[in-house]
Amino acid sequence: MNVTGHTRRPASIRDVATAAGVSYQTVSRVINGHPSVRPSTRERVLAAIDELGFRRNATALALASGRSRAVTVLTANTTHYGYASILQGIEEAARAASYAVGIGVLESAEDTAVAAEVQRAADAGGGIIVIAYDPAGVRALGAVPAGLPVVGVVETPASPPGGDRPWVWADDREAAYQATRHLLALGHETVHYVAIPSSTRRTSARTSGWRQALKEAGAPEPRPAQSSWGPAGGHAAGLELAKDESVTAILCGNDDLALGVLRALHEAGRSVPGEVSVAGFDDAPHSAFLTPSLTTVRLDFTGLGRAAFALLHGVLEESAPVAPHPVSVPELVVRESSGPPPS
Amino acid sequence: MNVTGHTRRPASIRDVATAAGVSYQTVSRVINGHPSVRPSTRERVLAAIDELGFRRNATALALASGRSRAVTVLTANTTHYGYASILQGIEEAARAASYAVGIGVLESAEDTAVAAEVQRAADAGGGIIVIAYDPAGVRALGAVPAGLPVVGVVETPASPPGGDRPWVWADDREAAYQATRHLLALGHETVHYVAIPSSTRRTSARTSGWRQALKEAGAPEPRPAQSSWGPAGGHAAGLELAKDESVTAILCGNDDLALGVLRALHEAGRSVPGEVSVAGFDDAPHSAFLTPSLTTVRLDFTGLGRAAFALLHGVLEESAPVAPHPVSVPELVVRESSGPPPS
DNA sequence: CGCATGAATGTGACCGGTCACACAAGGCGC
DNA sequence: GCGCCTTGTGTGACCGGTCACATTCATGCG
Repeated sequence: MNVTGHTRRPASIRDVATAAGVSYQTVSRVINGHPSVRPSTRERVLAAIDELGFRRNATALALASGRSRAVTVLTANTTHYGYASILQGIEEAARAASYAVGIGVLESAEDTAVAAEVQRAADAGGGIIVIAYDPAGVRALGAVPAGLPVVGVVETPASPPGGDRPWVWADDREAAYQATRHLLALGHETVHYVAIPSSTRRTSARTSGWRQALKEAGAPEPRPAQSSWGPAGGHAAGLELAKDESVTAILCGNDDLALGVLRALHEAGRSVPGEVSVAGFDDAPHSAFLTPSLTTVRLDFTGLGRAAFALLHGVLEESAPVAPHPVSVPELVVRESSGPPPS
Repeated sequence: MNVTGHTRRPASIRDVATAAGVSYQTVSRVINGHPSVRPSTRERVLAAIDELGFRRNATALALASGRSRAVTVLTANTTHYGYASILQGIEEAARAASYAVGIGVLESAEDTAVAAEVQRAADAGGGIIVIAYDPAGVRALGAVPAGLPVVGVVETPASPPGGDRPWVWADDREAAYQATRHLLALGHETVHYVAIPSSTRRTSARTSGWRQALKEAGAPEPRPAQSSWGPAGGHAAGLELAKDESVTAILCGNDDLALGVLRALHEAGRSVPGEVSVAGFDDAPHSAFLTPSLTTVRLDFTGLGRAAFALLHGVLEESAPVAPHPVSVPELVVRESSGPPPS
């Protein structure tokens, strides 16, 4: 252990080499586990490393070797539950693999701003993971220069993506399908949908899962209400829907939206689930404790983050385990906010 | 612009130098804005930079200069609203200053695990910001080796900290004081408190603000209920408190806790705010949309994050603006969950 | 008019690692 | 006993920047 408290320049491999009476290259061999080093030599070097408190300089390593053992996560937001959970999953897997995790927030979806952020991420050196659930993220994913190692966390693709696109996703189309079927099975004539902003111009995966379930059941398909990400958007959409007496079931693009809808229905004097059933999406931690508690579909965001990192890891390193996506399937969680329609 | 699509090795300053017909040092001068470069020369260099699509290699810069323009944020969690908002504030300020933001999650509060994370952060090179609201964070803050540039985001210190400790905080003691006074002013005999895990063995700042308000009002001081961070903890604490008929006002250490308490009171058949008033802490985005909507104290977490970065920036660079903490004061937000006690 | 001064530019070393290769010593086959 | 391969170790160049210093040339001043 280094007991000389002085904050001097940290020891380099040459310092260690001098202390151990070998060349710097031998030290390099020891710290990299190279086989042809005599055990006694290795011993001396390890002792010197310990004594000097040597730690390999990550910057120099990155410069010399080209490998930087770092990931930068690009995301439009860090506070939304889903995004934050994905980030946490990525960090967890990265930590296990001794990778550093950087973060870049896409504050605006404007092209030049997005391009600047992508550049910054590229400058950082390592791999890039883009959370592409929203326009900013999708744009960022598209703006990453070819050749850079990048993985996208995306919505369920409309069709199984060609080739081996470096994408991961939770099956949110299936999740929307399940939730919609649940509501229909309760006897509702149809299910209205309050949508999160779609990531592309085309229909989002969640929307299409909902649509598919309606179609299969022969239920009429109301126009989805385009909303925002937060409860305020859900509240606004909910006030609109509350005016329509025929609305008895509402599926929301996420739990925050559902919260806003619940509040709007409450303000409009419509009881849940007595008059209107509501279901959310994501199973955020607070959803179980709302009154009424929220029926929702649990998505494994943390696992999704881990899968994203694993995929990137495989791209960056030959030796990395190339596991298939171990993202668990969505799970419908039925709580108090859904029930049969009023008779 | 670089239009040759080939993904070859990016241009270095020597490539630019050759293209512009100058030495690499001159290129270095141009990109660093050194004054003594002839305008015509500067022009040629800039043209070459543009043509080759040159970008300064951050890794090499860090290695050669020692300055890495990077911050690592150590936090116990990325999904809780307060933590995530602080992170977002840090990132925002860091981005404005062209700093990279890294993140390390303190998954366990165990000493060796914390020490390992701190080491990783130190290895990253730049400054460190520790979110020290919980035992893991506090331990991490203490484990940072002397001499490293570090800023702690802490609870309000018990006494104005000696010297110029590199700490920032929102005035959460004042916030708790305000919330408690609000409840007392409504006529409640006393206010019960459901506490977040205290960051130290001693009493947390929020607890002491609450206690101070009670003392000033001459109200009896019930034993605070020690809880966790999430709604589940609040729920458990709330079920206990609901058994006690004399409880008419409950202050919660954060909004998630308050949510759990609201649910517990609902389950116990006690109306809010008719029989019991509840107040939270933080003003999370969903709190305004709960039913009943939650009275809470808004804390400027984003500003706190920005302040933390500004302070660190000042430590790392002479030239950085050394602004005083611009963290806004806590603001009481009165909503539906608080009212006069039952008569 | 000569020399000190400063602007504009170039050269070599260095940051702390890795990589490619050279080289010495020991074991083995022929 | 000679050559050859293997094992263990050292040397020099390099990654892409910065820094300290040297050099050149024009200018100002005594």
